[in-house]
Amino acid sequence: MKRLERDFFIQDTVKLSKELLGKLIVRKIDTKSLVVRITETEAYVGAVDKACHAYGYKKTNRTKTLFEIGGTAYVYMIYGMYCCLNVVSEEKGEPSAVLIRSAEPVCETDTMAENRFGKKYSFLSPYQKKNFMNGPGKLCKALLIDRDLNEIDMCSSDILYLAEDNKKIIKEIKFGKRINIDYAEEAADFLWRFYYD
DNA sequence: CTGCCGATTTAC
DNA sequence: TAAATCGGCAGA
Repeated sequence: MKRLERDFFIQDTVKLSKELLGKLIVRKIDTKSLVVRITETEAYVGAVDKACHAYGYKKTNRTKTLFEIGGTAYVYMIYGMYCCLNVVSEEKGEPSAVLIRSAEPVCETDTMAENRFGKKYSFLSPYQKKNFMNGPGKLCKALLIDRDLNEIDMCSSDILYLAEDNKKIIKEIKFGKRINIDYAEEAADFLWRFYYD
């Protein structure tokens, strides 16, 4: 499994959002490697995007991670109870990132099911399987990703990184408006959400 | 220090 | 359709 290197992340954020589709997230816990395939992403660009936490280069204790070099993990808590995983993009000083909105399990599926529902995958209801990792909060819960992993460098970390998937072929990338950012005025209409079936 | 609000999920 | 739940942020 070939790890994604620095130069892959130092590029235009919207372009990176599309290229991250089909890539693998590797999360090592103890001796286990949880692996999932990215199926949905969203781009957030601080320079021009009112939906981005670092809009207008706003730098606070939370958003400082977005200013890091591409390949850094940006993990933040939302609604007081869920975490979201982002991949920081572009050069250091340019606050932008790609939100990982959903994924599909590749291996260690039982471990992820335990993390989410406290039972093995085969015991889940059809509804639970269908909606297993189709949301940023669900994804983080299944992979045990919390704010302790914020600011980790995924180009050098052994517990959280991204990798190539040579088998996966995506026929068609679909796109649309980003989810739950109605407050972001004109940016709410940016077509910066990408996914495939 | 106070008060509001959110890149969500789940249950009713 | 609404509750859960709390850190981040702005304004006083």
